[in-house]
Amino acid sequence: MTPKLSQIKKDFTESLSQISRFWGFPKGMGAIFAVLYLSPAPIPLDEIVGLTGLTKGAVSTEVRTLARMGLVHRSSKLGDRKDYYEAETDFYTSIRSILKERQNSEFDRALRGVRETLEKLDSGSVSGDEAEIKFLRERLKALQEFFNAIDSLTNAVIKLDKLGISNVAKILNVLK
Amino acid sequence: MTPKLSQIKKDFTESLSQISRFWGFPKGMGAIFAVLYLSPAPIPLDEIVGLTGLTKGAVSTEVRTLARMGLVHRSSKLGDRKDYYEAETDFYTSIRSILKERQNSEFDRALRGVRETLEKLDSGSVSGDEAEIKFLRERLKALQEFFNAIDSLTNAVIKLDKLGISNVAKILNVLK
DNA sequence: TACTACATTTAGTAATTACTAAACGTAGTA
DNA sequence: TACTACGTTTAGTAATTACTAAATGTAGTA
Repeated sequence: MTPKLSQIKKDFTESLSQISRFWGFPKGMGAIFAVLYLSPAPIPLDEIVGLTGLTKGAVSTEVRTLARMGLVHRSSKLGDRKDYYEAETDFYTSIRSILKERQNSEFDRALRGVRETLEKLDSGSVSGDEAEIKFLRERLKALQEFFNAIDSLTNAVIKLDKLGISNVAKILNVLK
Repeated sequence: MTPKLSQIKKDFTESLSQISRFWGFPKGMGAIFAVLYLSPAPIPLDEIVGLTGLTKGAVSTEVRTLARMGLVHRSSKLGDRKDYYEAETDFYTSIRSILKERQNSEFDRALRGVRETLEKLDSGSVSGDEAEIKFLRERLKALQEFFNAIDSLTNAVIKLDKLGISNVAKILNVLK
């Protein structure tokens, strides 16, 4: 039995929805990206609505966050008031912008929290058992070093392109 | 005004809870890890309950997933039926096991979905417009290559240790 | 064997997040 | 100016996820 193209597309959209959810994004976001990715030409919002089954409101908001992440691009045609959307096809570009996006988020706020805690301990202004303070200082310091390592790794990855990523795996294997 | 140690600990726990949520884990998990990380000795489940304000049931299940991820370790003392928990302090070890954990998850299932879709297209068994099939094949292929790159990158990182991670950032900068 | 001190499971609730429907805003056209 | 064709916002609902309370299971001790 030969499967229909439309079924193939639906399967793919389903897969991307799951992947989206797995990474903590709404599954609708994955679906929207999928239909855009499978479209040879930019399509207007209403068509996304038709293809995904979501409402205009949902598509409107999620397509915006996709655009902010650099995963889709919005464009418009002269003499046509519709907005048209298309998927970014260079994933290495996308990854970079997603990482950037994440860097100035709640995550960073939390990291600053840890840093500030450590500063308080280091400043000696904290009252309490000396041995315990020493212990806490060591633990927090270790955690902070780890965060810093991740941070510089992230920054390095942000600068990578396709060639870079595929080489890194090889290099890491050599390192080991 | 000199802050109290207990306040410092609460702040830290709060920060880790947020970080936990940011990465798609329950905030309770972050809190549990935090109190274990700040404890100089392994502590029993009931004490975690007291320090986090969660119930026994919640701590029981979340501590188990933390253990599966390798972020905490369970131990028991002879002649004592309590289980004791302590935090893994080598984060590089933890990262490895988290990545491993994620590799055989829903995510992988979804990736297989994409692969299978592509195989169907390649096998020529799909009926539909030839030009469109060709287009879809190209797009899916590009996506799959990307996934493969990420996959081998992940595998490489799994093999890394502390030294490795801190070097990688430097190396990546040279690459660029 | 029954009791005690613990951990786990389960069934239900609270909180959060994704989404819908519909009102609203706006830019272009007549 | 009013109308039309679109996008956005908002207020509420559905679905999901995190959590609680309490029943159940279990290993060790008397």
